[in-house]
Amino acid sequence: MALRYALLSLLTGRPMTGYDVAKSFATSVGHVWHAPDSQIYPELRSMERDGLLHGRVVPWGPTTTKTEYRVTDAGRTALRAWLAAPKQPQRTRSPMYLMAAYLEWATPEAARDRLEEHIAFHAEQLAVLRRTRDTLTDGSHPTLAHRPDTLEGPEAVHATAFKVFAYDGMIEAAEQQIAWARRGLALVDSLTADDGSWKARTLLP
Amino acid sequence: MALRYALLSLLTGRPMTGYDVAKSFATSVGHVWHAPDSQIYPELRSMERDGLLHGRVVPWGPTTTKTEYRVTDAGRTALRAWLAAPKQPQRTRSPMYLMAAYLEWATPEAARDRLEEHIAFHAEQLAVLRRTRDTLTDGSHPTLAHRPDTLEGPEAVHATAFKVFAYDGMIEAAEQQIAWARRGLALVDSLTADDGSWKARTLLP
DNA sequence: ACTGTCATGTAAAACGTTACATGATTCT
DNA sequence: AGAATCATGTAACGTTTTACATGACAGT
Repeated sequence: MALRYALLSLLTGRPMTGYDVAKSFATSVGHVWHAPDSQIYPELRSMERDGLLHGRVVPWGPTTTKTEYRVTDAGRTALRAWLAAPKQPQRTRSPMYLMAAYLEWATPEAARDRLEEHIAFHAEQLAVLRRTRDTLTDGSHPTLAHRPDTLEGPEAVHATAFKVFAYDGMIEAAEQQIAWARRGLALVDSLTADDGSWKARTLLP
Repeated sequence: MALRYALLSLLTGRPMTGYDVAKSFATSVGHVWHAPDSQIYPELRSMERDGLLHGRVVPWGPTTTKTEYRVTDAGRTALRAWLAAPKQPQRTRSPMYLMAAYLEWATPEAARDRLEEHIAFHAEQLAVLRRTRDTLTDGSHPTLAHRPDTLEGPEAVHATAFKVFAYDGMIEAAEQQIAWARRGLALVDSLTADDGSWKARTLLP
């Protein structure tokens, strides 16, 4: 369901072919709602069937065509309705917290590996998010920069402000995850320092 | 996949019937990995088929029976293997960040509603998490308190330490979400204060 | 001619949600 | 006798993942 609104949001910027959508998805909305290409093409079609998009067939090369999708009025209405509707919040479902809560079953080495993995992932995320956040504020963001309708005036200010807001939230969340996992490493150290009981336990059946 | 390990983790504490599992799930592992009862019963069966659990049929009342599941050695091995295996991290998929990034399409009122909803949800989560965290440290947690094998010694210390660690992470994350959403409310206020352009825009087709 | 980009998916499986469904037992 | 708890699911549907699959066009 949310994928649909992610695509709608992206296409409000400018009309695009499925390929364009799939590509720019990865460097924009994809940061908040991941989806592989194989999900995007079928969803665009289904959105066209539902009248949210209008697909115009454009010749591409001598023999082939491509489809350029544009958001319809119904599409814009649907996006607004989605934003106006109360959301039932998503319940937690985090493999990392699950692991963390039962790390006493892992060997100290495995526990450290999982925590370091977590740190590495979020550190990389953080780099991407910070870079993207900067392209938003300096106006060089590839997707936002192609929105002729919203480059000037309050619309542009608002659109950018909310994107920066969203990225800031994700950046903070990533920083928090890293800080938390570091404390986890310290905890593992403190539990292995004093005695060999942990290691010994993990060798039992 | 993770549901399986959530159940395994829970059942390492003590053998339980499906009903017991479903009930204590909600107040323990369910905080990190949500699952409805209707998913739990079938999964327990499938885990028994795979040899991770052993189900013992116990008479219950004069005519009926119940099944008590106990983790097998293979189950404990599977749990350890899961904790030792590298995890490919889950990509972001957050309706809230998606909405936040495109809030310029909502009316200011809708934007405020979504943000307040977010705050309310995480505030409630926070209360539950803090309460549960406290029952862990004072030893009154209903599920942990029933683990005869691990009530004393380093096992108990380790098991509790990691659970507290996991809850602390979730508590911080919830606090961060609330602080972030509050900044969002301030942003909405600042963007509506100066001119009427936002409101006007949302009335267009 | 070759390489990289553009273009577009399908098929099967796994996972998760929602709604529905039933009956025994124990406690008051 | 009635209420709350214990016990256990199924069926249908929707979403997401994974793996596979193909070919035209544009630039060097």
